[in-house]
Amino acid sequence: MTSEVPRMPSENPPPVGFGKHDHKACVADGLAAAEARCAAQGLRLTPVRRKVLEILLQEHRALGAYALLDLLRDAGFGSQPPVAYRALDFLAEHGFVHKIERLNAFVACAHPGETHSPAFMICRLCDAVAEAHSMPAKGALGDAARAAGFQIEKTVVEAEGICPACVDKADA
Amino acid sequence: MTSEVPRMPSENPPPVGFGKHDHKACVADGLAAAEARCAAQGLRLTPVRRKVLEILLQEHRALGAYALLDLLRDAGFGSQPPVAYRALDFLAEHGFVHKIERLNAFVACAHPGETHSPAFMICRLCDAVAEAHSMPAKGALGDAARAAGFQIEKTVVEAEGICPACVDKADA
DNA sequence: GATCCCTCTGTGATTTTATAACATTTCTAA
DNA sequence: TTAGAAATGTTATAAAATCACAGAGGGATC
Repeated sequence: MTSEVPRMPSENPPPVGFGKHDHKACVADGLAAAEARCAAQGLRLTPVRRKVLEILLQEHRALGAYALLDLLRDAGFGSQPPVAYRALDFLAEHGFVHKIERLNAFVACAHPGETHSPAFMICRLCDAVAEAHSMPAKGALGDAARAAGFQIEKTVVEAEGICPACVDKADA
Repeated sequence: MTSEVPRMPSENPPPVGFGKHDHKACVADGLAAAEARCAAQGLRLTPVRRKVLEILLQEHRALGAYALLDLLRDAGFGSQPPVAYRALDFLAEHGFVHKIERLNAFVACAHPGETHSPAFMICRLCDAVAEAHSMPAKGALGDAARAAGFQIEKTVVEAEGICPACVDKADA
């Protein structure tokens, strides 16, 4: 079976990236940045990959691979798990999307183009996700790694808590 | 079916927490700390829970719930997933073990007793895991959270890279 | 010390997430 | 234009986690 609620774009949980933004622009910018970089680096932004990125940019929230798959099927692409996972692997490998380990879900990168170590804030009430930067090598972790002789290649930094909107709701 | 290789204690992948330590003491200390704190706080360190903690202390590496389950069965406990997950939930809730999100696996806490925000270094070659401290509220993430009005409750900080032992092997 | 209630445990079934394996197509470069 | 590599489609399966419900145990209270 596939998931029950194919989920219309932006229907259910709340938007992502606390705070307003020009959503149309962020979809267009994200796609443009990906296209530019793929062209520059000889990467192949194939139709499935492009569609997956577009969906994640459009939805603007963390989406599980199977929810994504439903949307892919609606768009006429293959609907078996590897279709989604392979596209996500490609996009994640090149930094166009990030995996939120805590949620087993994926979000479009909010800072396309820049090389960065992302950090995420995840609302435990509404599942909204916002991307920030982290500087893993700077703090206590970096010190510990240097002291131990551990070579950091990649970091996962995810904060769980309550987003501004839900804080406000709770106060009301 | 259950997993194929029941895995004898400390057989397969390498030890954890880069560097030497008095392993017998760390098992005893971990259990003692847990018992003390459960007594102090009126928590019930039941046989299953105690066994799970003991196994994780003994193994001294990140163990998946199903690997743990095999060891639990060997020890005469129930062998259905909820048995392991419930014990792990209890232990994690009270800080006696930590979940490594990146690996979908669990490790005994290396700093029992202290309240802390753990950070982990995970070797991608040998899966060894070491626990350090992080100070999530201090760095870039804390700044971003304050700026956004996000209330951090818990953080996941996991660095993937190469541990000292594997670096040495690679140099050889 | 019987009873109630709440927590914990055991078990079967199911859901959710992810990967393996392999045939086929598509792209690219020689 | 053709060989090789990369990407896709599909079937099947593995791995991780949860649901639901029945029963057992442990403390409080009367």
